[in-house]
Amino acid sequence: MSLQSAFIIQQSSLASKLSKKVDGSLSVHGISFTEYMILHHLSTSPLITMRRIELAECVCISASGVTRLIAPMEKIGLVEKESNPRDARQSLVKLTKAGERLYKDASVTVEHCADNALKALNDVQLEKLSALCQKLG
Amino acid sequence: MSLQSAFIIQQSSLASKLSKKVDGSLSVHGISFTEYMILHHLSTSPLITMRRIELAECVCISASGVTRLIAPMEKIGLVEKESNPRDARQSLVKLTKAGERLYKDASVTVEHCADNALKALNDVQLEKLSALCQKLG
DNA sequence: GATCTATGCTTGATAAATCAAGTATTATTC
DNA sequence: GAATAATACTTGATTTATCAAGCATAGATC
Repeated sequence: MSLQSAFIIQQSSLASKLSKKVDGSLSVHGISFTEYMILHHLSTSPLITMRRIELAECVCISASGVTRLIAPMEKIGLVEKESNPRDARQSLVKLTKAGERLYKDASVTVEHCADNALKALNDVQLEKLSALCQKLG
Repeated sequence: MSLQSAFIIQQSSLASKLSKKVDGSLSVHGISFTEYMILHHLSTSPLITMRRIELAECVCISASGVTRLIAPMEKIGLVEKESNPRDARQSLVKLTKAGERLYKDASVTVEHCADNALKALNDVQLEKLSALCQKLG
C-alpha cells in the first residue's frame, strides 16, 4: 500500500474521531459542529452576512444542506434572513446578536476541546502540521 | 483564535473534501468509502475475519452502523457470516473471494485518487504529515 | 447453581445529509 | 426584446448514520 493510500485511511479515522469529540463537546450549547461552522464563517465574514451558496462551499455541504441547517437556526434566532435588492434569487444569512454571543461561548468550548485533542503536539509541530494540510486545501 | 481551534476547522474542511473525492472515485465499483474501509480492515486482518464490534471501532462507526452496512455487502457476496463456537453472541464477518477481488480493484482506484489528491506534497512531506497525524491518533 | 451484570448484536425511531427535480429570478444570445 | 441558458434556492424522496431499547448469551457473584 502506498504512502498516499495509507494516509487517506489514517486521515479518515483521525477526522472521525476529532469531529466526534468536538461535536460532543458542543452539545452543551445545543448546536452541532456543522452549525458551529456556520456561525464561524458568518462571524468572520466582513458583514457577518453570507449567501447560502457561499456557506455551502465553506462548510463543505450541499445547498440543500444549508437550507435544512439554517431553518432551525433561524427559528431560534441565531441567524436571520436578509434579501439582496440587487438579486431577488438570493437569500442572505446574517448573524444575529444572539448568534454572535453563542458563537463566542461555543468557541471557548471548542478551544478547550481542541487543546485537549491536540495536546500530543506542541505549537511548533502543530504549525508544521497545519502548514502541510494547507498545501492540500 | 488559537492554533488548536484553527487547526480543527482546517482539518474538518480538508477531511470533507478528501473523503468526498475518494467516495466519488469508488462509485465505479459500487461501494462507498465506508464499505471500502470495511474491506480494508478485513483484508488486513490475520484471518480475514473480524467481529462486528472490532469493525465498528476500526471504521469509527457504531455497532448498529456495522449491522446496517454489512447486510447489503453480505447480500452481494462481498462478506459472509461466521459464528464463533466459543461465544454464541458473536457474529463474525469474513471476507469472501469476491470481496477480496473487489478490494484489490478498488484499492487501485483509491491509489490513483490519493495520488491525485495529495500531489501537492512530496513523499518526505507526506511522511512528516503522516507522522504528526499518528501522534494524534 | 440462581441471580445479576456485562457483552454482542439487532431493530425502530430519528437526524443529517444527499440527489434530482422544480420554481423563481437574472444574464445572455440571437 | 423574446427565447434560452444559468444561477440561487427549496422540496420530496432516499441514504446513511445515530441513539435508545431490546434480546440472547456469557461471565461474575453470592
